[in-house]
Amino acid sequence: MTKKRKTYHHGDLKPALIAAGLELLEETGLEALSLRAIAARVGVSHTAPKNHFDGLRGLLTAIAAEGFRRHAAEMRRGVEGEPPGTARLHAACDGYLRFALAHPELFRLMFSKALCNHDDPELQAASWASYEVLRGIASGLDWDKADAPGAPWRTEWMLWSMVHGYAMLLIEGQIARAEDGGPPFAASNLMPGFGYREGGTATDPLRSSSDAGPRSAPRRPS
Amino acid sequence: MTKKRKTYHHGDLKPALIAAGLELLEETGLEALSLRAIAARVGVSHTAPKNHFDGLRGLLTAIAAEGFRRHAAEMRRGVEGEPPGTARLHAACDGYLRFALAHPELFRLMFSKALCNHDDPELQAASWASYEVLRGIASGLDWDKADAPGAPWRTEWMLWSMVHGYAMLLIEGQIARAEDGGPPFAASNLMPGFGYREGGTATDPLRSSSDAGPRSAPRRPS
DNA sequence: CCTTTCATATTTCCAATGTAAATTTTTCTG
DNA sequence: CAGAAAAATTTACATTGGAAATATGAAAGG
Repeated sequence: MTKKRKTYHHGDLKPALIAAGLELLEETGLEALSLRAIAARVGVSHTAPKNHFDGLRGLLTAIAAEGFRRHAAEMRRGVEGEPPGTARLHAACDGYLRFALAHPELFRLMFSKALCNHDDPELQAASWASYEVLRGIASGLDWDKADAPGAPWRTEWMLWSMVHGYAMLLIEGQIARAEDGGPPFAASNLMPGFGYREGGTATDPLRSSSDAGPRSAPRRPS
Repeated sequence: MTKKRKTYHHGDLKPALIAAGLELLEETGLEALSLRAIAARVGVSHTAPKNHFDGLRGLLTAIAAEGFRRHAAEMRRGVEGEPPGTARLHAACDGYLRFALAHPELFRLMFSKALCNHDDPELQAASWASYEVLRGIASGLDWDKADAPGAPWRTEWMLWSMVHGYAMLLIEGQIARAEDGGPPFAASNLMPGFGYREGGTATDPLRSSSDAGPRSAPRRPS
């Protein structure tokens, strides 16, 4: 029983604003995503969002949270059909990359501390759920030397850094894309020779979200 | 014989604006870096920069170019004292990271396609010179399988992606920093076990800038 | 059915920003 | 010294996000 009320003044304005923002993001880009433009698309005044979000920053934060949900879904979709092991590693990374290249403006927003509020609980939850997919994949990688300090964080962050950096450099035009708009090397091809240690199996990324959060080395600052 | 003219109307306004922008960037951050604020710090009207730069975007582009020069210098400084091989790899990556964490706002500006003009020749030159340092380091890495397709680009981009992604995730607060503000793992520690192949020596990164640019696989889109 | 109450949305206003046009001031050139 | 060119200012304008006061419509209570 959520507080959903239909046929109010203007219907459910809150989700309507998020949807309009996502559409405008694809059409006009991040820089043109103004509070007034989003409100105008829904058909309300530019101060109407004030009742549902904490200013423009609050609205952008909600949009980013939805972005992280879709981002995680894109990775899971690729992972689902693959058997555990290297195939899933590649599928998850390719999904990470596919989402970033298909929705570059949304992707930039999601990872911009300047534009959205990382302290927002909803954004944190969505962001963490997305990270959990990669997290499950990383466990069992043969780069995960148990004797190296900082495991398993080091391995997770190394994998994450590589695929995230590759996505960012492609989006920002630092690395040229292929003719079809895709990456010049698939994520699965970017790191040949990197797989899982013999006999090791990765944690099922589709179940790993039930794990507890980080302990000694929190992903985010306190 | 550059066109430098001293004691003009207000001295050399062009470099003064760049310097003021760099200062404001450190003090107030990227979002507060307005054309009017920079002009006010120099003591001129907010339309004065128009004579030297193509609007705010042009000024930000010039600031980013200076950022890339300092970025390259920071990496070279670390590399200089180290013998060729793994030590230089680590030194270059640590320099990359050190600059990003010390000047996060400038670093974000440098890699933002939305804020600066990547087609500007000066920015391109500075950006490429910075890339050349990593480029020299990457050649000879043992991940550089000669039989893998796309060499040497694949190897360079893999190294670049990892260190750049790590820097970005740290700057944006996705990965928590250590107590001293530094990374939880040094770049040299993030990737243990990755070194140069036996007997192989890396190209001297301090000389590699004399190499020609890319041919078949350009770094930037055409 | 009517009135009160409150969340919702609008209207109006304001400060800040980037840009353009016209004007003034300074420097260079012949 | 005079005209031309460069540099900087003044003025004006369209947009933006936000604040404050006001209006609107739905829910609740009599």
